[in-house]
Amino acid sequence: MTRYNALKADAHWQSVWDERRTFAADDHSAKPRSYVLEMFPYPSGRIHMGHVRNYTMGDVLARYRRMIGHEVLHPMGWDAFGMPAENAAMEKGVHPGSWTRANIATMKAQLKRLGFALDWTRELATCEPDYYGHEQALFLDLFAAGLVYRKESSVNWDPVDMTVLANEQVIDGRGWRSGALVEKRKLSQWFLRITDFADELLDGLAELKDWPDKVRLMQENWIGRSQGLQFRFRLSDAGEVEVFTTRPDTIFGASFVAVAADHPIAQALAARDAEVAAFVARCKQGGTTAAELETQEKLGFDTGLTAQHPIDPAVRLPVYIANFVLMEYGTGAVFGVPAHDQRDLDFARKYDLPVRRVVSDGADEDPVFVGDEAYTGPGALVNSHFLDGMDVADAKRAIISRAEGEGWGTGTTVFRLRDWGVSRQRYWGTPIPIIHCAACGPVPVPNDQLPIVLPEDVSFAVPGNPLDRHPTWKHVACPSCGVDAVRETDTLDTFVDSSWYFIRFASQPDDRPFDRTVAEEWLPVGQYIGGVEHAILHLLYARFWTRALRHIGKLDVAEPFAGLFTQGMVTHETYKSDDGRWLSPPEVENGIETATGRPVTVGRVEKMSKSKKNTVDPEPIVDQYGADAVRWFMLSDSPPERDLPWSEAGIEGSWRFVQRLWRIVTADKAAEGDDLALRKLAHRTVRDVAGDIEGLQFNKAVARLYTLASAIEKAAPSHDRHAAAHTLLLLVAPMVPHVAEEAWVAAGHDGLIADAAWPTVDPAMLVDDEVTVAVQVNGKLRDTLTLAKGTAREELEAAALASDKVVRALEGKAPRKVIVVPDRLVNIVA
RNA sequence: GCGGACGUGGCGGAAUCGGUAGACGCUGCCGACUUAAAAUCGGCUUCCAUCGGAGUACGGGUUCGAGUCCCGUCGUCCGCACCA
Repeated sequence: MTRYNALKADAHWQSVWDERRTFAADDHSAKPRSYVLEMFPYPSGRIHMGHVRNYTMGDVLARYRRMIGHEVLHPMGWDAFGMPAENAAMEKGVHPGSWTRANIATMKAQLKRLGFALDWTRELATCEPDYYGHEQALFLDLFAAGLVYRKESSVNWDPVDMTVLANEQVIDGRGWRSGALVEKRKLSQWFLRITDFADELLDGLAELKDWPDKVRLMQENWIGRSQGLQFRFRLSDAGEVEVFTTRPDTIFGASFVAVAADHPIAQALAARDAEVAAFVARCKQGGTTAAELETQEKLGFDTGLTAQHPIDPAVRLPVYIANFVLMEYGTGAVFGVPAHDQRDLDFARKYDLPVRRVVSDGADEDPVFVGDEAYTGPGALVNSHFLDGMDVADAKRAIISRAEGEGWGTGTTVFRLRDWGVSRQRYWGTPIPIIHCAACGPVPVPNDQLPIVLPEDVSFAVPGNPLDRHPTWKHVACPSCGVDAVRETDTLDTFVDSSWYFIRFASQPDDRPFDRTVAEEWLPVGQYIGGVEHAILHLLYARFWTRALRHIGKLDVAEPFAGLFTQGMVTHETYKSDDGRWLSPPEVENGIETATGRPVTVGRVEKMSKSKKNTVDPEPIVDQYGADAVRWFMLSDSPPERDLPWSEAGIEGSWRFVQRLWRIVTADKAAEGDDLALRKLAHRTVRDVAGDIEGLQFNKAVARLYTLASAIEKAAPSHDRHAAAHTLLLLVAPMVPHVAEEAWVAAGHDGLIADAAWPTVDPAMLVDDEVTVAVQVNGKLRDTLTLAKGTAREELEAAALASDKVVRALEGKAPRKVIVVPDRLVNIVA
């Protein structure tokens, strides 16, 4: 028996699949369609284990779907714009484009070595003009439809690097690279009107049945719809202040009005009064981290202004500037009802404001509210004029209709979701196709001038945006009036690139972003697989972009991803030397640091990360064990949504199984005779593994395949054994495709196993004629009986009572009651 | 603080409907083959123990029967966060 040579077989079959274009999807196929997609990678340099796990899962599903006769679209590409390329440019002096393209070449070769069934004919990279040019066209379509606008917005500005920083690049208020104190700067930036779609994005979640509940909930909270009343208070200085509340029913319990420190009213007062200015400045101090906010004291500053109650003009509420009111949410101003809101109560107690009960818990109707715990539960309105006696919901409706009738307020829905700011003051991104003209304002670049290509001759040696500094690139004539004008030098957020790549995969004509008819044949993506870290932003933006395209009549698809699966991470033990250095796995052997011979502290199993040195590079592992062993390991043991702990022993176990498969299938010979039990097991396994793969429960499929493999090994030669070995080979083919192809040939088959059909199940083989029945006495298992399936209740009961073990357990007591579940169990209660 | 998920052997985990807990894999141990080793094959591997008993984080409950359902407690992880 020859040992299976994985490396040789890997290379051979990969080139065969390539040459035959086995996995290229046919747009004109009459077969049922399956669009299987994993989140495309950022070309950071090398493939990591997380990629391997992600793409292996999608690959098994894609290959399985092909075997059951689907036309499968399973493409791959590169999310190739982004800051790491610019960082590399600054650190190593390489051009971001060269760096990115070299990484793509490396990673593509690495992916190929894993034998993924990908349609490489549709490969795309977002950093190439033949992708981002079409993105510019789509951006202009949205612009024409009024879904793009420009407004002032503040950014984190690094005054040394002269660059805008993302929030995660600001560490303790300083730029991560320069260490300079970061300033807030107002810049005019482009926004997409995602908030116009807030309602449909929220309501659409309900239809996404094949999404994890967790992700739907996260998006729901992120969109954050609140319904309430927006209304105006008249101020004592003749001005007005507009507030939003979700509890308009409690309006008669109001005892103060509070505005944010950057609210226009506060700003106006601060401009005149140094004391106010000092307070406003104080509000802006302090961090915005969770812990800081939680412990931060509620501070208020009494402006001396008063607000007139909209219904009872005799009531005048003091107006405070308060540090807990956010300008970004609602109207930047609130009214405080201390009896029924905890934060308002804390504030009222601190500044000695009245606390008036307006909702009764049923026990207490006294207008004077005592205690330090606000009542937020249900009840009847009290001390509230015409609202008295109503429940909370009725009172809300009554007050909103009165406000609308009298013209001082309106029922409103407020969202937490903000419009999507897409401007980035960066080089390595999609240029925003707009020209700024002094006379005409912002003018879209005419479609026939697209793509607006990034200039290649840029330098990162000097700080600032290279596009802005470039001597000629931005200077152009206004397309509208012809006078000298300048290009927009901001580029698009890379989340825009990933908001439509799945559409471009489905259809990629040269002259437009996609062909509507072809794209609609494939979309939506049937199964999308990726990390949970994209649960909100990427998935929400892609949903928005798709709906926006539908809105402007470009594509009739509401939701881009019908099914979503978020896979767990690949983890590894961590190791520390006795002097506290992190050690990488190869530096450690049997708990000893090989270099020093000293013992090592084994830490917790954690996500693979460079900082903790617990990463395992897939490439040498593939070199050593072959692609199939790595793929098999990725599917084994851990449920795919949970973390997978990488282990040396585990990969060796997988390698052994690949070898064992090879032996089982190649040593198997045609023979005579039946083995009904094995035949039944094989059919059951076909059915169950199919279900497991469809449900992405690969760990269960793996366990079943081990069981079938062991049963075949133990069985005596027979016709059924021969058939079972053949079945086993087909079942493992989506998971370990290289050894499967090799064994397919060795068994004398023509063609590729990749093109073979999934085995059919004979329903007759799924029924058992014998069953094992559990026999319990008082709920405790005492015996098991093997009986014909469908044995009558009376017979079951009699057989159970006749069991020696039951008789012993009864200790002479008479059964009081006997529960019989046919074909399952008998429970004797004594 | 709010919201959510989870808690099963030495480890990863299985048990789809309330019906035989621990499938399958890893580790470990014993044995076969071998001059020897590797590879491979066979057996054992929840705990305590003599019969037998206990056991799915802990404490209660419902039920003939609970890993699974309900209530409470503890713990771990994730998301959001002064949201009006």
